[in-house]
Amino acid sequence: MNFSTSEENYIKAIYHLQHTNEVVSTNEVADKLNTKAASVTDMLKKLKAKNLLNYEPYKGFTLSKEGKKLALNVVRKHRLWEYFLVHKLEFGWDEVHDIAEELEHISSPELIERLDAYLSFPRFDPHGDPIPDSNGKMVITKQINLIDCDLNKKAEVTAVGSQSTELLELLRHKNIGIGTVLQVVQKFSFDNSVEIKIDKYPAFSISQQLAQTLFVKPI
Amino acid sequence: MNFSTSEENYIKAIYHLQHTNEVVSTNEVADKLNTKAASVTDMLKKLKAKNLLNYEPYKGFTLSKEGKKLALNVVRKHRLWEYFLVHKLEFGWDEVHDIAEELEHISSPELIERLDAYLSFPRFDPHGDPIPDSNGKMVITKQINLIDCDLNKKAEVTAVGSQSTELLELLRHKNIGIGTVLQVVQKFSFDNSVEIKIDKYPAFSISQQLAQTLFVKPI
DNA sequence: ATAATTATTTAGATTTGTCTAAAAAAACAT
DNA sequence: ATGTTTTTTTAGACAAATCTAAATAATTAT
Repeated sequence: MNFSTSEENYIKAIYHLQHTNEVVSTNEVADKLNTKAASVTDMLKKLKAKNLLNYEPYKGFTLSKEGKKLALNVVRKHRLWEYFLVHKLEFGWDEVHDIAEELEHISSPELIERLDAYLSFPRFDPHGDPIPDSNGKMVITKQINLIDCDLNKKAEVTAVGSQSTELLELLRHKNIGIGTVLQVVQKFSFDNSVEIKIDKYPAFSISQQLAQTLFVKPI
Repeated sequence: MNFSTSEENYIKAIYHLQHTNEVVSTNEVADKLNTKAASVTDMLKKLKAKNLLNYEPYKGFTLSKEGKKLALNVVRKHRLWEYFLVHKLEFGWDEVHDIAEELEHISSPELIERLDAYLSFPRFDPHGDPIPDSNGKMVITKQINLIDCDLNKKAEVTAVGSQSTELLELLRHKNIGIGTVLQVVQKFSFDNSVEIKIDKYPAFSISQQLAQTLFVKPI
């Protein structure tokens, strides 16, 4: 089976939304794809007809086994291309998302297998997200949100919760990247901000919003 | 200005057809793109409206300056990706055309500049065709058709006239590639076949059709 | 030069993916 | 439990790119 760019984008959006909620709603998808609920409904019918979706009108929907497979393949392609762009073409990690959005729809499976080999089978993309292998399997890191981190325990940044230019710009400014080792030295309940310390630098505080998009692994 | 994949494909097809003829016709384009003349006419109007084409109904058409610029950019992307696929991902030169047909429509100019640098600014693609630089300039080789080659003069294969799998398969079988040095030892007027000799191997003959798709540079 | 053939364009339809506006279903709030 | 709000779906329209069939222009052949 062959799928359009649009179909792949819907499947991918639903895949990501399912990570947070169990069942996905029409409006959530419309928001995510900057489209209208009516357009989503139209597409849901098509995806259901192609057996990519478990969908009953008004009841929400989830990916079928087929749909999950397709989603993982698109995610795999996206993340491999991001890896290529950052590690071979020397793009900044904050510049690659949109380009990878286009590259992920190139259809040749052989291309992706060779790209994977060329990159030496990377397991994580530049944002710390795991790259599914050709069977859709990927490393599950027991990462936790920075906001849930124990005080004074050292932890390594393993992933960021968004690829937005705004976030990545802020992280660059604060010298935080994948692999950065830090520790939470204080939490302020007033605004849920978090004071962190990196290595020998003076401690500084980050907002709740930022802390929530950072994932770390205690070390 | 931003152009659709379809528009780019029409512009590219017209560009290639203009190489042979001066003015291009509706049917030629329809043939090349495996579409119908009526569809071509529709697109011609759109391309003219976008100032990519000099076109008057029933009079044939040529690319405008703008159109030529776009065509060269698409050709540049196509050939750079082919180079990447062959020299980095180790595809055979007969396997890359279709994949490059998809990759050439990825829009990021920054991506192409970086890819070009990553590949060390190659001047020829794996089929011997010159790669336009970012200003649309490319090397013009004074290559001639094998069929017009002088007898017994050594010549180097510099390009092939088509990317079809069938042709490349045949060339692989006959051990002919870009850079192969050969000499024409005899021409037969009966069927216009050509007897050629490569290095120490015994001479063998190739059909008119094949000879016409091979371009060489006398050395 | 005029008839036949070929090439091109027009007219009208189709598919895909989208939209707005209206209707219907579900959720919620008192 | 009934009315209000929110969510979702339906109905109908539109743009892009294609098609078939018919009409028109250009070319060719006698």
